[in-house]
Amino acid sequence: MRSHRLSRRPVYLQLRDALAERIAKGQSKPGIAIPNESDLAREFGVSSGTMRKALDLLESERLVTRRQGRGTFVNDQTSKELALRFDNVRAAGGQRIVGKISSAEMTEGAASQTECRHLQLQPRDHVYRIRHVLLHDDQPYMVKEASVPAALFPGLTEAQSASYRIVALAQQFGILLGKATENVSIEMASEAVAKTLGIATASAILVLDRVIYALDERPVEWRIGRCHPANRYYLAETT
Amino acid sequence: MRSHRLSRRPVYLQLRDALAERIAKGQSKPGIAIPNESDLAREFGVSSGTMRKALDLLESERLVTRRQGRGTFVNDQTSKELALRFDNVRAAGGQRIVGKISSAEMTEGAASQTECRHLQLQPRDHVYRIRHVLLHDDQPYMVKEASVPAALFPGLTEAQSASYRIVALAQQFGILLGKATENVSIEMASEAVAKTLGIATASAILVLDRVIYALDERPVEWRIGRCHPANRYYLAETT
DNA sequence: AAGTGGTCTAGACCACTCA
DNA sequence: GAGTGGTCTAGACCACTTG
Repeated sequence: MRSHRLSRRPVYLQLRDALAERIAKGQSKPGIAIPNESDLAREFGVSSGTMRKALDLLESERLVTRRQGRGTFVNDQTSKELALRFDNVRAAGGQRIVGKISSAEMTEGAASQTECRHLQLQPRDHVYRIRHVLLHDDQPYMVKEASVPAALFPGLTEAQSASYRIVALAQQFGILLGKATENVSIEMASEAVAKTLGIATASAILVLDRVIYALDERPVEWRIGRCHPANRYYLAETT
Repeated sequence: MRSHRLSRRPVYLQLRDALAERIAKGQSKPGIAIPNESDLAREFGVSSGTMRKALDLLESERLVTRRQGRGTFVNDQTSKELALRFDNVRAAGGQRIVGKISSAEMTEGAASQTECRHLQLQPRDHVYRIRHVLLHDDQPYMVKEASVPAALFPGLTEAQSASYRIVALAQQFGILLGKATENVSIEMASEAVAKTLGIATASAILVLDRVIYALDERPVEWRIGRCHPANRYYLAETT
């Protein structure tokens, strides 16, 4: 069984894929323990050392959490800890800013040239676009325009997008999120943005241009956030 | 032997420490291969699996590179690839900016309050301060003020600091660098900074406030870079 | 062909959690 | 005390690089 060396992909990577697929498909549910190492090893016909290597990989990818004496649990990607992982703007005190959505609108359309570039799409592919204004302490602090490939979120509805949180949507649609790259630059606020943020036109604002990728490297979301920088900063970690 | 379970620290971590110390002390030199897995395992009296775990750790910490069929080599931390790892400002085209030093001055003194906070020092501890202007395409692009704990760089000379590169100094003084955190914010250029960068006073500039830590979590360098943002952006990666 | 790291096995024992 | 993950062993065999 198990492809008898026909595929050269190491067994522990195949095991990772199989377990990741269970999680993506919702067969293993957030917060619930999966079978222990030796049971899984027996189920897949491998040694426990190999299964452990696969589970370690899953943990490094934030899909599961292992706790000695307890078990291995599927992570809830919408938990505070994991959901805010891509939001790196901090208030002056250092605490993360959690923006509340004050308005949202969704449209669908063919991908623009920049969307094709950022999301690795063809011009004929469709995207959903969500535009948001985020509040912090009841003040508008970010104007956000996000695009996602329509193919990844089939049947995404206006209702879902109104409370748009990419981590929640990804979990719902069985997409496992990996890393993100973010370009931080300075821009002069356009009239429209300045008005929304309640600042003077041509004020310097922070522009956060981000692409989130799935674990399999497919781009999942491109968003540009325009953010009034007063008492705020972007926190990056280089490892 | 080897502390007979008196210490609870797992063996593979102790092995990592021992090998890391050899590298820090210069007993294992950059570019040179270290003994193979089974020789090392024999030398330390452990199984090869345990030694492999230690070597994998060293590789994840960027201290060595392993290549199948070749061997395990100590990394040169001043190589282009590793040295620029903490420099995240990019030109509009996406390429890394390598700044040339146009002027440098070094002073020594007791740590200020902010230096104590960033570098986890006591008020009586000393720091070396290096002030730089960096050029890109022969234009001044960053004013940089760096502070390092004097205790980590005993006898640092003016001559060494003139070509200040933290990765080179760290390797020279046996300090293994780990991660860095960087705060990116917007500031209005002071008169002095504006003059140096050749821009108008009160122009919006990027402020890059960064602390680099050693692998053992000790802060090694705090620096503030003030950078004219025209055609430049900060690139962050979130994993 | 010899030598290296990479994968995999089939266990043993330890440390931790919880009923 | 039963069950979990964490550490460790002593190998075997595979894949890759180099003389």
